Amino acid sequence: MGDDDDGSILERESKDVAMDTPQRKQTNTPLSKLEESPVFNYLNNLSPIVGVRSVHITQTINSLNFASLPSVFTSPHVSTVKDSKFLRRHQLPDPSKLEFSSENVNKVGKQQEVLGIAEDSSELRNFGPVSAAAEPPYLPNELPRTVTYESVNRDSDLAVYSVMETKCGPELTGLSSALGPSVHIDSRICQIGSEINVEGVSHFDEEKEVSGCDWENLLSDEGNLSIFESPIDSESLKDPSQKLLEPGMSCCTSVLHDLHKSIATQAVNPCQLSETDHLSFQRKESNMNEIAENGDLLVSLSNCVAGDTNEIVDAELASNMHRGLRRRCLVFEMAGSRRKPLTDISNVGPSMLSHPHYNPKKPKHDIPGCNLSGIGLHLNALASTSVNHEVAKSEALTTDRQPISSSDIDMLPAGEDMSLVEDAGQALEDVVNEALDHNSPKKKRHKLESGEGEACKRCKCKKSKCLKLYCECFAAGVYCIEPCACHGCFNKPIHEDVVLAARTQIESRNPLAFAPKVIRSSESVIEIREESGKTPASARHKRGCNCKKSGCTKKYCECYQGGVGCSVNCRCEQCKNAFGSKHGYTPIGMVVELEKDIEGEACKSVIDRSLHIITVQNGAEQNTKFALPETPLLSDRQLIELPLSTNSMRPPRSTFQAAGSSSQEFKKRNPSHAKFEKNITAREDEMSEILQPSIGNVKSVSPNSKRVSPTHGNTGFAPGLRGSRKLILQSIPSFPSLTPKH
DNA sequence: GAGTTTGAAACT
DNA sequence: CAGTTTCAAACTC
Repeated sequence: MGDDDDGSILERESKDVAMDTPQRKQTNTPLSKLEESPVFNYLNNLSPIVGVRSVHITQTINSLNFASLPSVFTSPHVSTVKDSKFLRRHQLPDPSKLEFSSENVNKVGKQQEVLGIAEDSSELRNFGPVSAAAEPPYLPNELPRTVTYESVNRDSDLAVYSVMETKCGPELTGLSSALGPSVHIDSRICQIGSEINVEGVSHFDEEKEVSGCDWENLLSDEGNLSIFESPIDSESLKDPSQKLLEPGMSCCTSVLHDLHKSIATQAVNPCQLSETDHLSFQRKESNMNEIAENGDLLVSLSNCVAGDTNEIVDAELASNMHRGLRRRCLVFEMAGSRRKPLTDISNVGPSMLSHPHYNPKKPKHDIPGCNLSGIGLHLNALASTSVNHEVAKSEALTTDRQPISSSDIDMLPAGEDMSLVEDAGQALEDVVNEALDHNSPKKKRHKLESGEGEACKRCKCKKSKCLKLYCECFAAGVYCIEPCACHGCFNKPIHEDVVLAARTQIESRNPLAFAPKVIRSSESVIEIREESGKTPASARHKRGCNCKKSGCTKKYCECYQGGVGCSVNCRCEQCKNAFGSKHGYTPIGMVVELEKDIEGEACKSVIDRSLHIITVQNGAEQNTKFALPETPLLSDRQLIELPLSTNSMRPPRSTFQAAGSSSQEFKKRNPSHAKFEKNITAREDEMSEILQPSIGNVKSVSPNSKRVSPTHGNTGFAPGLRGSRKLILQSIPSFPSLTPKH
C-alpha cells in the first residue's frame, strides 16, 4: 500500500500538472509560445497524464445524478472489454499469477485468461469508474492512460511501475506493456495492449527522437499493432526468422527490438524485471508451443493479427454503424457528462482541426493514435473527413472485432481447443456480419467503392431536422456529422438542448425508442440446442415488423435488417424472412447452421457468449462484454457503463429496471401517476417486452400500445433458463433506492 | 442520380 | 386505437 500511496501521489501530481496537456494540444497554436517556456518543457518531459480523475468524477456524477439519461446521447463505446483488457494486462506482472502460470507452461495463456475473467470483474467493481473514464477521452497519442491504469491497479508491482514510469519516462510503460499481455494468444488483447505499448514507445520515440520506424504507419496498421504484442511477435524477438510474421510486421519487430534495447538499458527494479521477464519469456515459449501445435490457431491468429484483409474489411463493415455511434456519441458524452471541460471538443470539427496532428488532407491514420481503440475524442471530427480504410480496419479490429473473440477466449475454460474457439468465434462473427444486412460486407463494400463509403451512417433527412426517429442518426443516438446529407439538421452538439428535448419527447411517447431494436440473447442459442424446432430466431426484434409487401426479405423489414427472424410479435404478411419465418420453426436459422458446423461445449459456450454480447441497435452492432443477461434492456450505453454500475453507481436507466417483473403490479397499484412515473412504468412494460423472449411467459405489452402481441405460452425456452432468468429478475429490485418515489 | 417503393414514425 | 400522413431509407432503373 505504501507503494500505492507513493504512486498515487506521484501520479496525482503528474495528473494535476498534465491536466492541461490535452487542451494544450488542441489549441496548440495560441500556446506555441508558451510551450517554449521552461515550464512547458518541464511539463512536456513529464509523463503526460490525462485528467482521468476529472473524468472519473464526471462519470460518477453522471451515473448518480441522473435518473434519466444525462446527456442526449451517451456513448456506447466505452469499451468494457478494452478496459478489462487493460486491467488484466497490468495484472500480468502480478507474482501470484506467475506461480500459477508457471505450473503448466503450455496452457498459461488460457489459464491466465480464465483468471482474467475473475480479475476483470473484481477490477471492474473496484475500479470501474476509473477504468471507464480512462478509456476514451483525450488525445490519442498520450501515454497517461497507461499510467492511470497502472496506478489504479492496487497491485504493488504496478504501482512500482507507475512510479518508475513517472520517473523514468515512458520506456517503462513499454516495458510493462511488452512483458505483460504478450502472453495472450488473443491477438485482440495484444492489440489493446499494444496501444499502450505503441503509445509509450511512440512517446519515447518523440522524446528521444529515436527513429527507424514509421510510427504513424505503425499506428495505422492494425496488423502491426496487433502483432506488436502478440505472442508471435514477442516470440519473434527470440526468433529472427519471423516465420509467422507477415512482411508488414517487420517494422514492429524492429520496434520491439528497440524497445527491448531500451528496456535493457533502463534502470529497472531488477527483481521485478527478472521475474516478469522470466514469466514473459516463459509464456512466449508456451504460446509458441501452442501455436506450433495448432495450425488452425495460427491461421486464426494470422487473420486476427495480421490481417486477412477481407476479414478485416468485413469486420469493419460490420462495425460501421457501431463506429459511427462511438464516434459521434463521444461528442454527446462531452456535451453531457463532461460538458464543461470539453466544450471546445464538442465542437469537434474545429478542435480537431486544431489538433497538432490533424491534417484533413492527410489520411486519418496519420493522426497518431487516431485509430487506437478507445481514443475517440476527436473521432467525430475525423468522421467528417473521408474515412480511411485503414482506420476503419483499425477500429474494426480494436473495437468490434476484437472484443468478441477476446471475450470468447477469455471466458473459455482452460484446456479448450483454442483453434476451435477461434474458428467458432470467427464463424459467428462472420455469421453476424453476414446476417446483419445493415452491415453486409457487400453492401458496405459497395458503398465504400462508390464513394459513399463513409464508415458511419449518414442520414439524408430533409424535413425531420434529424430530430425524429426517422433520422437514423438520431434514432441511433448519435449526432449527425458533416458527411450527413441532412438539411436543417438540429442533431448536433450545438443544439444539444433541442436534441434533448426531442429525445425526451420521443421517449415520453416510447421510453425505449432509443433502446436496441433487436435483442439477442444467449438463451436463444441454448434454446435451439435444447429444443430445436421450437423457434428459429437467435434474436428477436423488440416489437416485430409490420411488412406487407416486402415479404420481410428486404431491408425495409426491420427484422431482416437486424439479421433476425420474424417472430410472433411480427404482423408481417407473407413472411419469408431468410433469418426465420414468422410461422416456420427453424426454417433457416443461421445460428442453427452455425450449430451444425460447430460441435462441442466449447463452441456452444462461444456461441452463447458471442450472441450474448451482441446487441443490435438500429442495425448497429454493439459488441459488449459482460452484457449481463438480466439486463437485456441495457442499451449500448448502459452496457458500457456496466462496470460502473457494478458498484454503487447504476446506469440511469437501470432505474427502470428496478421494478423487474413486478412492474405490472406496480402499475396496477399506481394507475394514475405523474408523467415521470408513467414513463417509468412504460419502460417497465417495454422491459417486459424485451425480456419476453427470455422469460417466456411474460405478456408482451407495447409501450405505445400500438402493437400488442398475444400472450404465448412457452415460447420454447428451456425451463431451467427461465428459472435463471427469474432469479435474475428477482435480483433486479436490489437497486430500489434509485427509483424515483413520489 | 432521380424516381419509386416501402414500412416505421408521427399524427389525427 | 384505428386510420392517415409524413418521412427517409431501401430499392430500382
